[in-house]
Amino acid sequence: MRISRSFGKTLREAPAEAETISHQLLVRAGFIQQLAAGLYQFLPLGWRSQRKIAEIIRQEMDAAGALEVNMPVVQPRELWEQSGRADTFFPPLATFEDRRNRKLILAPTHEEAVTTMVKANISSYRDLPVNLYQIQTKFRDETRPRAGLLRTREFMMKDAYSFDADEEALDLSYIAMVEAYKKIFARCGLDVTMVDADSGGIGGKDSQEFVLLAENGEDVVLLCDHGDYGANVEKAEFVKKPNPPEEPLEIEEIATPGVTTIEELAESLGIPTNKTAKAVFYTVDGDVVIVTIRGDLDVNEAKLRNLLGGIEPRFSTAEEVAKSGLVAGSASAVGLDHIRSIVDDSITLGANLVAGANKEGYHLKNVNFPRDFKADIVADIATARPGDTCPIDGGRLEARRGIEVGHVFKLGTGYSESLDAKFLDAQGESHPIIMGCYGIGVSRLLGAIVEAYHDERGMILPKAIAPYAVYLASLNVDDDEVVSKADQLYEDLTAAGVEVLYDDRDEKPGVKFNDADLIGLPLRVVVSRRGLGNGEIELKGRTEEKASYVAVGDAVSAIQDRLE
RNA sequence: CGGGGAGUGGCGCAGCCUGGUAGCGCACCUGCUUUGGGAGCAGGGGGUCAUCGGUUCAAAUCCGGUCUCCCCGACCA
Repeated sequence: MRISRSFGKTLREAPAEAETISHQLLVRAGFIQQLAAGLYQFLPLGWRSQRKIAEIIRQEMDAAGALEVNMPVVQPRELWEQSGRADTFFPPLATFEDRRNRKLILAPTHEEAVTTMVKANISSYRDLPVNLYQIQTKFRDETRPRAGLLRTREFMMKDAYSFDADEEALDLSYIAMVEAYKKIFARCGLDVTMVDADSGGIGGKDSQEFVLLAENGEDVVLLCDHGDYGANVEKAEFVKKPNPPEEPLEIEEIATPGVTTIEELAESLGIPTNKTAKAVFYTVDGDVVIVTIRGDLDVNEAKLRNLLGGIEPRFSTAEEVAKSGLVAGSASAVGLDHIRSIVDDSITLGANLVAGANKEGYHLKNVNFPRDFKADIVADIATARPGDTCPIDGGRLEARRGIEVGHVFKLGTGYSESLDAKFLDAQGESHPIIMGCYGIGVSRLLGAIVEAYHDERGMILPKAIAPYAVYLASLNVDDDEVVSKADQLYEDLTAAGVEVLYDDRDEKPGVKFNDADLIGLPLRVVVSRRGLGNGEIELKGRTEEKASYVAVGDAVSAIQDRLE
């Protein structure tokens, strides 16, 4: 493509609203343009890059045995009422009415639609397994779209759904997708980290996330420094350090006027925080629940939610706390038999803790579990932190920020049950189909790539997803020889199947070099009067400091070699 | 939804405090010169100053409402 005939131009300065580096660079390079908050238009360069990503995904999904389909973005709201998600999905479904006053929604995801598609076409175990995918627009009315393509309201997603007859088959489908994802990201030229993930309110036993590590990422992941464990902070497990063993002592009330936090308590008594028990109140389905955890740890709400069967807990309000007879700042589960109690297993790793006395200004020494209070559930509900011990090999966990570019999880039978998608097994018995789902944020991926791969001059695009492979610049367009040689090279490269963005504008060299760096194609090729004087063409990789030179006659093959 | 910031040619900004009919840089058009890291000179085109209302002889500027965008938080495939 000749730049003189293309559409979209580069900007010296980014719009003031673009703060994230990928957002700035994508706008400045003329890849995308904002239409409204969280809504972007793709210009030719950006769309070309997007299509390349989609094509890689398509090839690998096909190779993994998945079949491409297409489902509507506009769907009857009724379908979502059947699955039970019409009112619970967050962010709320974008709903509107058609001319016959039927309620329609813009689909934020496609489990309902695909399950309906499968239901009509699958009736026997002989029809399974099946894996269907699409590359499709989604709409989610996000509370706060941000950071350019990293969190938009309308976005492009590849979503795949597997359907199996039993758990073992689901495991195979899942593994096939994980392997396909690894290939996809590798082919895109990306170093993507796979971590254990929270499966969310949907449930299901396994879930993993594919994260591109980047400073601006929204996700926090914990990685073992030995490289054998990684997990989203919502999911991460760790080895809790036990307190030194002690004989349980008699419980004892002590006055602690004005002390309401764990830090104050530990300081005033001269003890470490792991010798205290922290009580936190959550409201779940309208009831207050008391959660007890060792003072040196924090509650992980995602783990708590999973423990509660997917119900989202929230901090109780001051009124709710007071109404339950709890004393904020001096509370504990001791003596509170009427309130549901959840205990983190860290409480079992020490004796003689200091806990609230449920009386303002007083705490209790030598509190021991289960001697002094009950638990309805004991489980791991603690948040892992950097420096904690890896659950696999005792290594040290380190925190990194990243951008979630893919997510796979085992759904189970939730949708096939609510939407009645069943199959008959060999014995003629009916079962709900077992599902998995597998997403890749296609438009987000472009933003994530730029976020992770850029320098002060512009983007550094991996070859596989760059809109063109070569930035060909002619430097002295008043020189007929330069123009004819550059034109010829452009023709020859194009004929040889090399994708070339040809900067044939009448611009100063500096303008062309700067645009080349900004757009960040892998290889820059320069035809100039000076070079031709030596019978040479100049080649420079985007990340190379110095250019190299090849004879004019060898240019095409040399460029092809460089792109290998 | 809570907190903060901002809306002035395509982009970046000044002007607002102290009202007097809009300016700078980039980009764009014409001409000449220039040509290896965002050229120079000369001439030129383009703005309902987000919007609605109020105050005033007069509003980009003062007052009020509304809308939009960005950031932090909450939330989040």
